[in-house]
Amino acid sequence: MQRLKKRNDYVKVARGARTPRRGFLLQSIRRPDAADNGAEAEARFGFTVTKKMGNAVVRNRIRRRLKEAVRLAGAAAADPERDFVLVGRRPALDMPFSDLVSDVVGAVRAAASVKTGPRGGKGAPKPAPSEEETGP
RNA sequence: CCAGUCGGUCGGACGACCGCGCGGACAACAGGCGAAAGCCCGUCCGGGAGGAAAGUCCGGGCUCCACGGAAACACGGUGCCGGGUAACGCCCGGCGAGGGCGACCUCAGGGAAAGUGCCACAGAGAUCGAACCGCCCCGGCAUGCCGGGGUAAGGGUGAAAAGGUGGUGUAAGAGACCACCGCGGCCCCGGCAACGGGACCGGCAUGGCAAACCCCACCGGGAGCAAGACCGAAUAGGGACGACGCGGGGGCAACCCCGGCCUGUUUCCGGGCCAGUCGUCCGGGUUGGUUGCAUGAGGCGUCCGGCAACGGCCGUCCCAGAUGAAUGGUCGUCGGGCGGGAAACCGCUCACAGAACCCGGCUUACAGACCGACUGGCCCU
RNA sequence: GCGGCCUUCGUCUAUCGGUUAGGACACUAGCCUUUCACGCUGGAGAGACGGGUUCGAUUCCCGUAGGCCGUA
Repeated sequence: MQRLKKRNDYVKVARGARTPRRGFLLQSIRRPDAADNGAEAEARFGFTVTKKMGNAVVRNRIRRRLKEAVRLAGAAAADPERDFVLVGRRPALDMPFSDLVSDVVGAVRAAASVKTGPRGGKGAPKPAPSEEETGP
């Protein structure tokens, strides 16, 4: 698993598509240079756990569980031409690990299906506009 | 057995599968990079968070900078005595004060007759120290007041009221006098000292606050491993030395007057930097990488010295080194706690908390378990 | 890593060691108004936490918690 190590990379990914799940928020973006060296490309992952989540022990545990879930399942399912950042959330600390793994797989696959790179956040079209207010 | 005090140790155990980073070894074959050395990949082995790793409140090592020197000033810190230590605001032992029946605990614990300041309210009076209610004497009279004087025992106020208690004494009283206690001075004895004990003298004006200013004694240069050193694409042009020469004002000129900034402040003597041109020489160092970076005031054990902190001899061991940051994830068995149940068993749950240059302390957080010493009760022999 | 500051009603703030901890906005009750707003009168409401010094602490000292700023 390739890691993201530069602040610059994290900032770029943060502008990309967002996929919320129970234990984490997944951000992803297609690498601009991905097309060049296509065959050798590999998905890269970064992890963010903020201080609001808890003390150092809690933050370490969240990050390590997310990392392990990506290593076991997420990396294989990921689009190799994309960068991913998982922002840890509190439930990742003690939710069942199998659920966390399936969430990671699902989120990574869902991110790959998002077409546009930059901020497709509310891309899903609104459900039918119900009950238009009719004036008197 | 119950209640309590002090000191210390540990802080889940075992196993399976899949991983991470570090160190070491690797015969051959296979793969990638390279001209090569070699590196990557791979296989095996070893070890991989703490008692607080935390807070960053002190003290050091190490590294760089300033390293002129002196004096005074300023600033900050510490504060009974002795010892331990590399050092400390830490530790040990002792002393004093306070608390507890006791084991034991707590204390920023120098100086208030060097000076300045403050002591609200209440109270007559709050520190060059007094008389409100009282008590007593004298005088006046219509026996209860008025005037004068003496006094500080009692009352009242207050956190604190001119040593305290008892007696002698007196009109009433008072260190006025006496005994004991307290205070001060001086001497003797014990102790390295803080201090303790005793004798004599003084009848004894001389409250508290210095975590108020302050005085005294002692200590303190600044920054911090993102320190510092090395290797180094692209890009931009830097530094050192030498020569000419150089800041501001006036003047045609010779020349005259005045310098500015930095080195904690001031003073003295110093030092450095204050336009440019030319020449010679050296390169400089951003992303990144290597190093610093783990053998150290080191851990464990026997013995010796010391009441102890600690020190010494000898033996033995090598015990994390990341850098968007490894030390993990999942599962099983056992263990601990809580709840339910007659039981088998079932359910929930696992303290505080994560190294970042290293070390000595302090402080704070912490489920539970164990060991030792001691104190006060009760019972039995 | 280093070094500096702050914490007082719901909010913003004041305070020489002695107060009933003051003010403004907000809240609330009443008055005014046909009603609302404005205005007037009144009321409730605070020293982050734990120790110490002192007769007495929001103030002085120590520790803890939280927050902010500077610097590399």
